[in-house]
Amino acid sequence: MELASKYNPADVEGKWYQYWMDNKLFSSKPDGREPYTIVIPPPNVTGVLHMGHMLNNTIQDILVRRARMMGKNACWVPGTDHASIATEAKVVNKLAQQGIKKTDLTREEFLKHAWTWTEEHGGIILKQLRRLGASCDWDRTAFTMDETRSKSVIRVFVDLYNKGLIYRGVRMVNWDPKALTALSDEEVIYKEEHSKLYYLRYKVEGDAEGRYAVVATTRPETIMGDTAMCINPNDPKNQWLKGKKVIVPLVNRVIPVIEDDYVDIEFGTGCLKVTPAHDVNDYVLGEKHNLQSIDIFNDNGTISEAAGLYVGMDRFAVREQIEKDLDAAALLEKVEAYTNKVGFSERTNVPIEPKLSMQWFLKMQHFADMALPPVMNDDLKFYPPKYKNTYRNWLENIKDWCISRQLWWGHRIPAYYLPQGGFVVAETPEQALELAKAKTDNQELKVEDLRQEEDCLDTWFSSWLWPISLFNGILDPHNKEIDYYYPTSDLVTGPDIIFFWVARMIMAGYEYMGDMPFKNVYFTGIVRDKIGRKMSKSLGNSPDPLELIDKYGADGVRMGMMLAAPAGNDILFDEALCEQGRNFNNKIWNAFRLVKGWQVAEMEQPEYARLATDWFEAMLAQTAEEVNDLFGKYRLSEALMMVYKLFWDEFSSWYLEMVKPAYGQPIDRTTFNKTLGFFETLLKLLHPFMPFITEELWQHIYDRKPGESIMTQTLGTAPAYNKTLIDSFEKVKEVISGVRTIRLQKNIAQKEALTLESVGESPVCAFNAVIAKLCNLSEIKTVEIKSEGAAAFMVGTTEYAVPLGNLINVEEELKKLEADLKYQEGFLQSVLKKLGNEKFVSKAPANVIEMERKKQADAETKIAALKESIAALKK
RNA sequence: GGGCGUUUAGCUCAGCUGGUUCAGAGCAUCUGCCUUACAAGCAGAGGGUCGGCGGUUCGAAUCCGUCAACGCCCACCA
Repeated sequence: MELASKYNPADVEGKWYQYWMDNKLFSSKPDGREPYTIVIPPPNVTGVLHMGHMLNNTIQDILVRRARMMGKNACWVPGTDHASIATEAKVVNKLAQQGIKKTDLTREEFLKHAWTWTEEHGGIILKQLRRLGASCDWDRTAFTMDETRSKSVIRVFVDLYNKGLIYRGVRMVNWDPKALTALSDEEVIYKEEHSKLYYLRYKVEGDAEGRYAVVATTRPETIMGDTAMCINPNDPKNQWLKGKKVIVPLVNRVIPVIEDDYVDIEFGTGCLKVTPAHDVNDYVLGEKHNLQSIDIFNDNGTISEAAGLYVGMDRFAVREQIEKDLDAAALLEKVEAYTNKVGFSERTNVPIEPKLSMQWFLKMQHFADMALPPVMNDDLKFYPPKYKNTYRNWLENIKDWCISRQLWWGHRIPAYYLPQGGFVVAETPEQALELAKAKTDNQELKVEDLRQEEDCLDTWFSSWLWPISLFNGILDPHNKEIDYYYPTSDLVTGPDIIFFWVARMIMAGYEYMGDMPFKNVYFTGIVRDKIGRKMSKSLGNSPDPLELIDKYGADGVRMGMMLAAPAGNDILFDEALCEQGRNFNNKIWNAFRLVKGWQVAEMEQPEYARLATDWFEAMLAQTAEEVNDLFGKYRLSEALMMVYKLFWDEFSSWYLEMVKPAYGQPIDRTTFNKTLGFFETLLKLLHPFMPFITEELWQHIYDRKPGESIMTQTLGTAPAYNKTLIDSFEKVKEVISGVRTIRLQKNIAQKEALTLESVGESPVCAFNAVIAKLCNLSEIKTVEIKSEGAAAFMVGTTEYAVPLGNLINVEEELKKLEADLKYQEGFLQSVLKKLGNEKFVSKAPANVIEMERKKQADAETKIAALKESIAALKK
């Protein structure tokens, strides 16, 4: 077989993915093996693969493939999320382009459009994941709005309602004026804004002197909703306002002055305008002081009829206009620059509006109480653990969850209103009717008389069931699948959804399964560009993952991501890392070309090859053990680097060079077979990181049966190995490097054979065969005194020399030796000083002192040797 | 305002219970090489007073205090 000198991923990746699929190698069914389960964080059904997904899914695939090779029954369940707000917004936009307004459609018509859109774009992202090599069990692909998942959501809602944990009520909620829905607190992102602080004059009613109170506000457009002014009763400067009434500027409504310690005396003028309908704190004050509430906004953020002024204008246009009007009416005292925090909608990025409305809530304290302990005591582990703090902080300050959304795309709340008021909650209209009949004592009621709630549920109200609902554990508890796969093993996700998703899954897990949903959570970082900026469409700094795969191969890109991805740290992505990955692919490819090109002969194994194979066997075992350890700690980047160095440095640069036969010569069968074995083990170690190239080469090493794959091979535990051998070889390498350096410095070609002398017996003389081969030495001998005109170097305390005859530059050599001598003498001084310190000798542990003594002896030996060499040169 | 984290080579990061596996890795850089697997390569080399200051200790990148810079999370000061 002829192999090109460069590896071309495009030739093999598609082929092997198809092969894996055709042979159902990703498929998992419950059996006697230990399960290893991951549920995918479901991407938005209409989304497109971005770098964040690449990182996240690469990690999951590595973990899944690794677990599979460790003999576990690995099951990675894929799926998509209906992403209520995001998808509805996309559909609304698309319809708008066709000139269709959502308000002109019925709910059913709109949903038809939404489903069409979902079917067209849905699942694109899952197809893209296949390019990456994701080994998901595709037969299990789920959708948060498919039948099983939808029924699960509804059943849970009804159950929680019946348990008294869900309630409906009028509350101040976060209103998104663009998406036209309420949001949960978690969906509001506070950003610092440079705004203005307006000082408004509120004239005091009936004041003969025409005095006025000044109120500082950032939102002058809300004065139409003012129903009181509030001062702190202990504020000396505002005592005169007690019991007075003031007149709202422009509006000319008379409102009372109320007193409450909530008001900060130090802030502004100490006077606060109270707008109960449009501010959370004002709402509380309003409740307390029994104030009227005037809602001056329409749902879309324009001014409502109730305001009386500026009706129909947008809230921000009014802010500008009212500033002018107040100024013109001499009611604006001054305007200051001011920085404050403004809440924005996570999805639509418009400023949210606090709004009083009727919504559905889930009581959270009960869930928080269950979800906190297992994480804090590490039954359920977070990697990195610093997120435990974040988690605890949220749970300890938990607030009720607003779960209703004024959207159509989602799970419709199964509450049914009765004609005469009140409602019932049931899984189906039929069951609702039964309840309604019982509740009203009216047997004449019909299904058509019931009106189902228009609102649907927050997307996360379905996501939080994901690890359970994927195995149908809600509708069919204790079925074979859920009992086998639950709790799942690892969750891989971003810390940005720790509250939205991770915490709530833990809650649902304990509520419905009585157990944690996963044993470990691996938090990835955010993918940034190489100068640390977040990747975003507007910056144009986000590469297209599929183009990257085209360019570097999936294995190259996977490796590029992993080289830069320590757990929890943000990753600074640089295409150069993919290049490094691609280069590594090529390295593996070429090593394979070399090995496969060898002619095998029945001959005795040479000494050097025997030494090399023994050493590499130990090396392989040692690395496998270390990699196991790193996987246990989820230090995947380090595990990859470990294998990378093993393959490139130890295997390619050292081992292959050691056993490589001379040009045109055959290799002995023993060495050849061992080398193939090593290669196969290396491929297995690499496979979780780079699935495609490893499969391609694994298939070529030996003849394989149809359907066989490296994917399902076992790695097993690392065998015992000879550590002393590895240590000795490190010295051997140093000797070889020493000779190479001399060749380089003296410009001696590799072809020219040299002699090596060791002054005294070399501690690694057992490996002379290897040294001789790699350095092209005609002889290695032990001498008492090295030859005249030899270039020398030291390894440990042994001196080695290469006789060069007249090639040596005495002056240069002396300079080098003297510099070395100076260093060694300085070093010896510092050691002696330490040993001369009585406190050190009396307090330091014996082994530390022993080490210092050894250092002293070694340094003295070296100094003696150096002095001798110098003396010899000076002769 | 509260909490958490980070700061080690030009870049990205390891460095556990203080002590030759303590100053490391990869990449980048520099110098030689088109040596018959690989120039997407081979062989070598240089580079850091471990953010600042103080303390504990025989001994500190590592423990304590403090300051600084950066980052993240949470919080209703208009």
